[in-house]
Amino acid sequence: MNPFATHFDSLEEFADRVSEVLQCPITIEDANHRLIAYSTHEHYTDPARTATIINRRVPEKVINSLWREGVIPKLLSNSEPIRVEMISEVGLGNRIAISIWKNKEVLGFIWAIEMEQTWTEEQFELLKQAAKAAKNLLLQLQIRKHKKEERIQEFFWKLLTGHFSSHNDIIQQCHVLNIPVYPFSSVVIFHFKQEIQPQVERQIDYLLKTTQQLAVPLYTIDHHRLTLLAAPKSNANAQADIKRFLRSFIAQMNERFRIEVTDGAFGSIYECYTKIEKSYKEAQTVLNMKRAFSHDLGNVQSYQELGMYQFFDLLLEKKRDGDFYNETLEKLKQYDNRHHASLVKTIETFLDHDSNVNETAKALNIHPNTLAYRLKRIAEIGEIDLHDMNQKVKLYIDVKLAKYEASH
Amino acid sequence: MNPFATHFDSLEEFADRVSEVLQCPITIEDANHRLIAYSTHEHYTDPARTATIINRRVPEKVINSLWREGVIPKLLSNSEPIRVEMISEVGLGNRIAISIWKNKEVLGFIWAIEMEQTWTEEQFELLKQAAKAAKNLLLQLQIRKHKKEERIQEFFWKLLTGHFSSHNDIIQQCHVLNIPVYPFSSVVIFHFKQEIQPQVERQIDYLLKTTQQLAVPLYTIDHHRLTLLAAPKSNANAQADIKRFLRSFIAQMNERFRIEVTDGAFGSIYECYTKIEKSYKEAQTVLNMKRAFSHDLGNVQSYQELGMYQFFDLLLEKKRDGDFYNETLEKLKQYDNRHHASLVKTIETFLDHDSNVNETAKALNIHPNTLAYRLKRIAEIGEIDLHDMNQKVKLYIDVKLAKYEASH
DNA sequence: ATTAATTTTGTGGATTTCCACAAAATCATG
DNA sequence: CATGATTTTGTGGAAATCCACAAAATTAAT
Repeated sequence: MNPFATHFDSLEEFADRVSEVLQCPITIEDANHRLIAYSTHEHYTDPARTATIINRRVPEKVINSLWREGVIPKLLSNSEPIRVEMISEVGLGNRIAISIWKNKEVLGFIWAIEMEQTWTEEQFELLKQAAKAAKNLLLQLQIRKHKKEERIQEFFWKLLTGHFSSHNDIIQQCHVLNIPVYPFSSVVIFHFKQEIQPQVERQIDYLLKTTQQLAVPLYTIDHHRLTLLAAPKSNANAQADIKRFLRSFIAQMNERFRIEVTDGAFGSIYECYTKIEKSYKEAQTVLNMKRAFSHDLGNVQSYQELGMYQFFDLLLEKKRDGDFYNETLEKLKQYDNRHHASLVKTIETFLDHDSNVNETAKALNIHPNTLAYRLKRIAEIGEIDLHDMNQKVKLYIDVKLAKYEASH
Repeated sequence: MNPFATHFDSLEEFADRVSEVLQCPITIEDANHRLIAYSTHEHYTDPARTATIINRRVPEKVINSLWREGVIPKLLSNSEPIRVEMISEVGLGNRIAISIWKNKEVLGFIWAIEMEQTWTEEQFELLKQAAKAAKNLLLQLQIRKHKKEERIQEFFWKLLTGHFSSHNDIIQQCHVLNIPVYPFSSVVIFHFKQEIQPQVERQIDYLLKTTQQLAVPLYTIDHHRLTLLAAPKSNANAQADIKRFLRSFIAQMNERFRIEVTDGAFGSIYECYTKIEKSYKEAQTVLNMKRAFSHDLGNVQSYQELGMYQFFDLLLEKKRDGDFYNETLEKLKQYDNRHHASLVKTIETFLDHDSNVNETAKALNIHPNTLAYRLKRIAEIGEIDLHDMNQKVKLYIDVKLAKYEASH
């Protein structure tokens, strides 16, 4: 009765059997669109399938199209086979697809290419049986993977916390754990609005496994945070690549799964794996600073872009020791208190806007001349020369530092 | 024969005796123009003398006049009495003055006011005898002072190196050593071109004791450096007061004694005596930074004015750890090397001149449009927004820091 | 040596900034 | 609440900055 009720030695054998029964090419993917097995009978194959087999994963643009078309959401919501119309822009022919379920979780997909004739009810029924049969085969894979996962997680945390001191040791360890090694990497942290629940983890895993903007050899989740190692393809536009990845990850989490990612940040890009710890700390610094200076650092994602805020932790420490007290700032604060004025706010905004009078006036909703007058007063009261870069830098840092101190 | 060849219980008694013999008011000062004794017979007294007695020191403007008139140089060069013409601007009447010598050192001065009749040869002779007699009396004072000096020196070094942790302990110690206590103080360091020789020490002592711009309760000399505690009169213009003192000290050392003081600097002004250590470190930092950034910090004397350079030591340390590597700066350096251009110099000068195109162009001897072009290139190559204060600050600091690192 | 790319300098005009002055509004204080 | 001091806003013109374009000079690379 059921043509798949026998033992299969491998998934490949299974794929071939399904292909034989249904008389069409078959591809089996895991939940992250990685290729698990494919049939090898001689049949017509569309370009999307060829690419998938060569790369051992579904090309990202194909995945994106399938999301846009609503195919994947449908597959994730029920276990019925569906017909997928050709999407010629990405080389996808007419297909039939079905998801493979274990309890309420999707383990993977079976794709069949629809040949000349449209499918009969019987064929659909057979495919459903195949999906059921695939479940057990896939489960074994899952379990194997799961055990390995834990060791990998531990390894990643060791990397993040600077447990290893030799690059070569790390590389060797990667080989043992079968973690791919890349020449450049940077630590990325995403902060989620809600604590990350197990079902969200699957969606994160999905996005990370499917993205092709960069490789994500390692990631870990705890509480609100997703921390991952990102390996950009080239060194040339590495920064830009990671930035793009951040943007699209946040957008996709939101669009596809309605999961809000509050913030994302990444550290410098290093070649040596021992620097992962540093990159991790940098990424954390970026997040901390963004929290303290959301207004100033709204568009900042990388440690490089943090600019002077890079050394705020360090400076705050010294400031706490009572070092660099700023006479100018104190005088301005004093004046503000005594006359409930807002010279500090004024100078801060002025410096925020690169000493541009008009922009600053607009930002403060005051007449440019008013600003000019205030600046004259600031120069007098604070005994500062507003055309002296050194003095301005010191004041700017001290103003921001005072805010930072207040927020800590 | 010699009317002074008896024992005197005190210098006051001596002064009265001289006054009696010469029939005129007598004032005795030490080498630093501090009042040591004065006669109390009823005689006419000029305003300068009154002021001297009230303040227990010769008013600074009087000292300055006497220097300008060449009186004091003459007194310091030989032991003959000289006639000093009236200087009415400073309330000085006609005087006769003589210096008191021990070996080749001047211990002090005797001043006599010339009454109606001009002095006879005999009177001059008597004054010379008085000066000789004063020597022994003054010597006792010197010796007493000298022993105390050593303990005071040690105490000062303890203050500078943070040996005490309680303000009250320090104050008490000051009382024991008879060191006056002031509400505000700051550590000042002068760097001399030549190593400071013993005879120069006397001249330093002289200047410090006679200055009235501020009090100098403690000072110490080693090698090229004079380190002192400066107590400004009021808190209001304390900074300005100390700055004026620095300027005039350096000028006077040069004008009066032809001694070159290369540099002077001072730390923050603190109320608590335990902060003297900090002020000392700050003053040292100022000197160090001025050496490294002579071009940028030519006019800087105080820690406050150091601005962002205040935290360069700290930053350099971190930089050495490989933290904050600046992508922009590296790219510009790279470009400079590859094309022997001078983008780094250009941006540095630009920022030095507060982002003013015209000034910068002038400083670099290039056409303003050339500068504009270079800035456009810098923005492109360094991927920096030259209207973003944060980025500019970071770059500015990194440029200067790179220089600092190179110089260390 | 030639060519292409890059850099420097020049010109003119639109725009913005800077300043001085004055009037109006607001604030502080007795 | 009256008064003077301080702050805000308005106006107009001189000065500067910015920008686009083009020519000249320099440099790099074949």
